[in-house]
Amino acid sequence: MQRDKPNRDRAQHDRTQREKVQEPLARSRRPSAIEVARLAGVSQSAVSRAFTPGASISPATRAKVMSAAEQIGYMPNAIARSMITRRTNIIGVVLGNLEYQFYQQALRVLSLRLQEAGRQVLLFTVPPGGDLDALLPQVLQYQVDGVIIGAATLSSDMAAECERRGTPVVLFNRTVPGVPAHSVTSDNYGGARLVATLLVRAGHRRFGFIAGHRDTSTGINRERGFYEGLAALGIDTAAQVVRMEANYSYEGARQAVLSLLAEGPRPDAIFGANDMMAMGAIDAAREAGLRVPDDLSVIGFDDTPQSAWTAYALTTLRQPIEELVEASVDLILGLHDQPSNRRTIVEVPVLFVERGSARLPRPEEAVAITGGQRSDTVPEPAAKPARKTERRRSRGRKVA
Amino acid sequence: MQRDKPNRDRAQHDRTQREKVQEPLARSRRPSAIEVARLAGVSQSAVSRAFTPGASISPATRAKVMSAAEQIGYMPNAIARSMITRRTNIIGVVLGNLEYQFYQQALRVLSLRLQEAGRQVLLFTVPPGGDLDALLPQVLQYQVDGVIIGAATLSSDMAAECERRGTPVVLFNRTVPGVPAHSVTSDNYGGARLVATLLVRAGHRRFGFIAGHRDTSTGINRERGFYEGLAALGIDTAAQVVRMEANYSYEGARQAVLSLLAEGPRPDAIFGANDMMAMGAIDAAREAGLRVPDDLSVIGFDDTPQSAWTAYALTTLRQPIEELVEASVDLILGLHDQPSNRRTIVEVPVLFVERGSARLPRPEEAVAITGGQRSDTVPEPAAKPARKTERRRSRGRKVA
DNA sequence: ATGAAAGCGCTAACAA
DNA sequence: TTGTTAGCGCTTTCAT
Repeated sequence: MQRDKPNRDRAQHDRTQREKVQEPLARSRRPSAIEVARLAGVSQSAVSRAFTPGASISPATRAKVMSAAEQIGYMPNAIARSMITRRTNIIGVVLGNLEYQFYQQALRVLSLRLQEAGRQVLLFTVPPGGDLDALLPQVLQYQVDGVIIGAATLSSDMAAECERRGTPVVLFNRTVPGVPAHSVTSDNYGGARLVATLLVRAGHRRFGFIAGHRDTSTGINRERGFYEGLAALGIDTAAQVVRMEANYSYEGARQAVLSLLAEGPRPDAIFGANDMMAMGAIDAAREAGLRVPDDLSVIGFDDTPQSAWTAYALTTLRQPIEELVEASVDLILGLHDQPSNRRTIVEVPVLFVERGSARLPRPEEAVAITGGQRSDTVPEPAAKPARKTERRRSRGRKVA
Repeated sequence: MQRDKPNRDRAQHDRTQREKVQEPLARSRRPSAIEVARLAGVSQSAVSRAFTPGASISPATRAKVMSAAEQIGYMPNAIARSMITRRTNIIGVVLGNLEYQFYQQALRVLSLRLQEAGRQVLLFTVPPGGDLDALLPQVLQYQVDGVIIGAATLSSDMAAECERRGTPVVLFNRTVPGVPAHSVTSDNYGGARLVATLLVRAGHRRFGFIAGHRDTSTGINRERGFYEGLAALGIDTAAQVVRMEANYSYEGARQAVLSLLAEGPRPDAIFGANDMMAMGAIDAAREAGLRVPDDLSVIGFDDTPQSAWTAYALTTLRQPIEELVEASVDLILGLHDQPSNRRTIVEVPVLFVERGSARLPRPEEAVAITGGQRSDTVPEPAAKPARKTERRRSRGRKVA
């Protein structure tokens, strides 16, 4: 392309190359406001005003502009606009774990809600084994108006960097102590503790707990809640609880429970730190010839769509995705009434969903245990065939 | 804000509002290249060059710039850069149906691959009952370098509009006749036809087919493939096939099959247009007291993670998500070797995954049916406990 | 190898 | 209400 050849040769050359080389996606110029202005016989700022909702412009002028715009297919350039308004209307969403149902659902709702609020989602995925801190500069380069992070731990350095640049950060479904960022979680501790209480009251005495990772705040709190709930009712957790770890996966949990059942004296209840692991536990139990819940109670956490399927009818704690998302969006858009320099922590209660996979105390008794809070007004997600007799909310709180 | 008040009042008013009203997220100015230049004692263009890989700049200058940049936390503004380079490196990804496993997985892989290619994903979700054509102008305003569409039907008007603006479009997992856009699908027709062949050869004579929507190219081709495959082997599809429709949902399929089994003479095989519906069929069959596959064979389409779970062990056709995504990304980045003004259609073969939910012909016979193509070299997805004895590829083709 | 200058397409402040 | 003007932060000629 550098050489100066006769014109005919050059043309020939270009046409040949075009077939193979990756080129800057040859684009026919997009019309600009100036061209519209010329065609409509107005100034370029008039064009800008025509496309700005509250702007001071006469209907006549706006009409002229709009018709000219339509004629040549003009559409304002959101990128150029953002340069001067200093808002891109883009929210960065950073997720790892996109293979987990919970985050997939969360992303779906997040995208919907942010779009409703007139914002766009710039999606980043932390690759397996990848580093969040390495990704964040990329998202900042795109001048996002805020970042919602639902991925592995954020270093406080990186959070401080965002802070300094004035980009608000919301941690979704996790808390990181000492990091200057807002945070939205569900009441993992309270929910898990409720499970412990209900299981003990129903007469279970030997427990299995399937942990995910040790290093997620979510997992840690569920584990603490469960163990502390058991201990509070006199269970010797060292002797009566077997801890397994399964990386939040169905297959890991299935294998773990399979060997647990093959070995020692079997537990009469298993609590999985998420639904996928609980379902793995159910399948393992059945493969081992046990009936659920007659021989073994199984409870999960999340309430993914599959847990309602009749093959499992999983009793579980529902993470209120809609509420988590709503809180996150409000926070990131600055719609909260906290002074913006304060760190806000929102904790949303979870909902106990009783289906068929666990023996539980009689309803009256259970209600007494949980303080009598019932919430039958909470709407059910669409498809939910399994019987479901009772729901209770964990306490859930909202801290400033 | 329109009224002209004395200055003091205005100021007062503004300060009060700031606490409650959504405001432009007060941001401490982000450092610009000019500031770096001043600090480093070089010109602003030098700063630009320092951050441009192949640029002509001395190591000494670059070092000075870098250290100054680090000092004040400078990071190039990708938005501003894109104004002049005319590439945002952003790919718009438009999806509906984000409640379906298949699209969730697809999005996960898409995001990963595009990031690897140095691109960002701007995600758009078509809201339930929403309109794709209404969404597309939004994505174009952000000057995306290309759009990958895995949502409802695209009007040819809208596609032409993209074409005119020089924004390449790839239809993901769908084809729309007469629309000037690239398209990537799996061999839905061939896969479904293979299912029909195998079921008939194994002796099944009464069939159920669970369709999703009537208006997706994917669904249409699966239905055509299945019916034509049956007809080709002498099945009277009018008399021996019951068609149900379940909107691709577990619960819809479960209900449909439940009433099917309650009513007439029962089928001996059911083919679901996706896995979720097939799993709904399995649960319905079991609720009705039937054994799968002894009393009823069930086959699905997609190979979602759940189909490997032992409770279902679903025999199904795997959509090769990785390949679909790879083809889409290549196309959208212009890495294909077709002339860019030609419409490219890629069709990827699907893989028959035999688990335990269907009675099938003996392997030798089956191989004969499918032309003997085996592909045991194809890697398995991570967790796949269920037995699985045989795999065959649909024919799959690649058309220019 | 470097700096000066000209914009990319737009909004916002200012005059008229 | 309208047009004129000055940038937003950057890349890219064009001189030097």
